[in-house]
Order: sequence, then C-alpha cells, then structure tokens
Amino acid sequence: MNISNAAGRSGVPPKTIRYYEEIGLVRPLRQANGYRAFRDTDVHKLAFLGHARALGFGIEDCRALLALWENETRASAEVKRIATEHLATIDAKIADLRAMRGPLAELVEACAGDDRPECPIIRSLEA
Amino acid sequence: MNISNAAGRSGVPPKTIRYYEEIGLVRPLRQANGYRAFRDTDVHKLAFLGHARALGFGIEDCRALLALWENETRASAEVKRIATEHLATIDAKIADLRAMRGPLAELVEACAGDDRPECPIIRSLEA
DNA sequence: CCTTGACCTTCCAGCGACTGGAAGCCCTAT
DNA sequence: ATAGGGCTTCCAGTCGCTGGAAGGTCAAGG
Repeated sequence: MNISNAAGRSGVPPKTIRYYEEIGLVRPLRQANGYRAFRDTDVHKLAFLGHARALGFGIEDCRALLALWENETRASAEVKRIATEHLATIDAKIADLRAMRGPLAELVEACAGDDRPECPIIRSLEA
Repeated sequence: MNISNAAGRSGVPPKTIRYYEEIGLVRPLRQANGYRAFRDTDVHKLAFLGHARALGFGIEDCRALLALWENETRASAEVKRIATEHLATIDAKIADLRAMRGPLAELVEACAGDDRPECPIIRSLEA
C-alpha cells in the first residue's frame, strides 16, 4: 500500500505520516523502488495516532500510548495517568483562555467602535 | 535606563525586550558603550505590549494596536475590529479544547486505573 | 517509443513567540 | 589585578507539522 492510500485509510496526511516515520512512530516497509509499503498494522497505528492527536495528546504521549497499546501486559493505571495529566493540561489551557476572554469581552463591549479615537480597549492597555 | 531596569518597570523580560527590538516593536537608543538606553516612552510601550500579550493578542496585532495607540486620529472601530477578531479566535480555541476535554474526561472516568490491561481509553483510540 | 501527468522520494525552510546558552565586552568594587 | 555582575551578539531549540523545490517512478495514451 502506498502512502496516499495509507493516508486515506488512516485519516493522517502523507506529510504527517512521513514526519511520524522520521521520529520513529511508524516503520513502514520499503518497496524495491524506494516507495514506502504500508501494512494494515501500520495503518492501524496511524489511525490510533490520529485519534490520540485529535484528543490533544502530545507526540511523546502518543509514543507512550502506542507502546502501551502494543503491550498486552500493560497496567491501565499507566494509561490513566497519562490521560489524567493531559486532562489537567487541557483544563489549564482552558483556564488561561477564559482569563483572557473575560476582560477582553468586557472591553469590546465597552468600545463604541466608531470613527472617534476614544477607546476603552486602548486605555486599558496603556494603563 | 538599562535593559534590566526597563524589564523591571515594564514587566517584560530582557530576552523578550531584545526580541521585540529585533522585530521592530521598540527602538531604544544606544549608549556609547553599546548598551541599550530606554526612555520612559520605551518602557510605556513595553508595558503596553505586555498587557496586549497578556490578553493573548498576537505580535502583529500588537504592532497594529501600538500604531493605533500612537495615532491620535485613530478610529476606535479599527481597535474594536482587531479585538473582536481576536475574541473570536479565543472562542474557537476554547471550543476546540472543550471538544477534546469532553470525550477525554469520560474515558478517564471509565478507566479502572489498576494493574490489568483492559482500558477504555486504549480501546477508544484503536477503534 | 515518447510524453504526459500523477505519483513518490528527500531535503530545506518556516510557522509563533520566545527561551537557553555560549562567548565575550564593560563597569564597578575591592 | 581581579572578581562579580550586567551587558552584547548569535545560534539552537521548542512543537507538530506544512509548503515547496528538485528529481525519480510508473501507468496510460498517442
């Protein structure tokens, strides 16, 4: 299976697949002509990575989750630990964004938005 | 005024100030020995930038806001436009994070987190 | 047989906004 | 004279791709 086919089946773009190979997340075989040859297991790995990335896991987390997936004697506690930490990271990011959003929304609300120079947003930034 | 002093007064770290000079956001003078010489206006600009960055504005937005701040004939509509677009960007990011958080929190909840391999998180990723 | 076009390959650069570190100059105090 | 602290520049790395250039490969059509 060529890369574009693997991309179509896994949902991971070709460029990203090459990158994942470069950093050792997948190891497709090679055909005689140098083209990558993807097995079903490679495609499954790529789909797994796609799902993990969609949940926001970082690359190193993905690497660890992949290893746990392939490890039949894993402890679910380790998976849960990674996911829980990531959840905390997400919550921290949401909190940061909300801390920005509040004041910003107030300022936008207070700004007349006309052709005069007076502006609560600018006044707040210079204060 | 030297850079560490300007950093202390503006709240912007020395490294970041040098970076801001490099990209043309501030233009401190130079002393005979090559040290940067910050005027009060430079410090005010840096503080302005610090506040704008704290609200999450990107560097190019900061550059535009700085120009509007210094432009006495500005229209507040332009400031409001930039802020409104940025608010939408923040809302989009929050939405993305919440879209991740929901399923992830459910999975964490459902995972036993013990020494057995069975794990809803892994099962969800491979599906 | 030749060309066209769609693949594939590698390598390099850039994104945003810094941040860390190395190498070396400057100034003051002892 | 030296020790220290602060200043300078420049380079590399962060994170996860993504775009593009230059060139090899392959199947179909004239």
